[in-house]
Amino acid sequence: MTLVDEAVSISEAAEQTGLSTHTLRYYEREGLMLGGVGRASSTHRRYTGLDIQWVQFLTKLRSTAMPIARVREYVDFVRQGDSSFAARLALLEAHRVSVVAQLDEMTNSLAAIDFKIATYRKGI
Amino acid sequence: MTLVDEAVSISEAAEQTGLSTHTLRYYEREGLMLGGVGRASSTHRRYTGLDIQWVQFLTKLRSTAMPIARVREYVDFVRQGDSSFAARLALLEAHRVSVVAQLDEMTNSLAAIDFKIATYRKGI
DNA sequence: CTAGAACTTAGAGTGCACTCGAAGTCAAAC
DNA sequence: GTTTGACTTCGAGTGCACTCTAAGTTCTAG
Repeated sequence: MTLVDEAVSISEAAEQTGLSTHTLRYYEREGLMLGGVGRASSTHRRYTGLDIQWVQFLTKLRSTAMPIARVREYVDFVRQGDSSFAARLALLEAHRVSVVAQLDEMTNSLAAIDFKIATYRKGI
Repeated sequence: MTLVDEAVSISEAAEQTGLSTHTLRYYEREGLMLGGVGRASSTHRRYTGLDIQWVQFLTKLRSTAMPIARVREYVDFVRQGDSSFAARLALLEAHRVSVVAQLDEMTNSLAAIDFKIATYRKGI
């Protein structure tokens, strides 16, 4: 069993990433896959371990509210090769700032919700 | 200057809450205001301090991804009066669980982003 | 009293990220 | 070799939360 053989079908990729097959195809259509997903002796998609890893990282970007368009920018940088290291770093660092701000806002909101919960607990 | 006089126009309410006047009207239309916003000697809205406070809490619920429909449920409970304390508490506690999960996921994603940033920093 | 800004409503439009449907193709099991 | 279920593409549809438009009304400053 070679590494190539380990590439999996779209349904298995869906299972491994927690996304639907619809979403995986949508991401590919939107140009979010790094190198283009391979096809097995046919038209059917085969996701390699690297593809899966990328989708998992992409999911982390999405779960921190990076818009699809920004992800695509990042992907475009990756495709440009090593010359885009600085650009990729800058993009991720800018996003990091936004994530920290979101964490801050959410923590702040959680405190307000907890305060309200506490008042209800006292009131019962 | 009485408390009633301190009720403010929609544009001032927008400024104080960080929402647009459009959004404030939309929230009212969707039944998200606790008691119905008062009108000043006319058709024009007047937001009281309590209205503003509620909008600020509502904004915290929204910023933690509570859907509009869930906020409306909460509002309906408030309108039902004291008998709904337990229901409100349950709703907020359930939401709290989701907020903590979101914080957890986001923290997790931040770590992955930081790891990637670190690899870029090393690579330059 | 009047001009202009701010307000009103109802309904339509927008943007994002999926999500689904239809019609056809392919592959693994028997 | 045929059946059955997974796969393909492309385009349309959905859901959510705003966001805007249009046409008309009201407040406020001068």
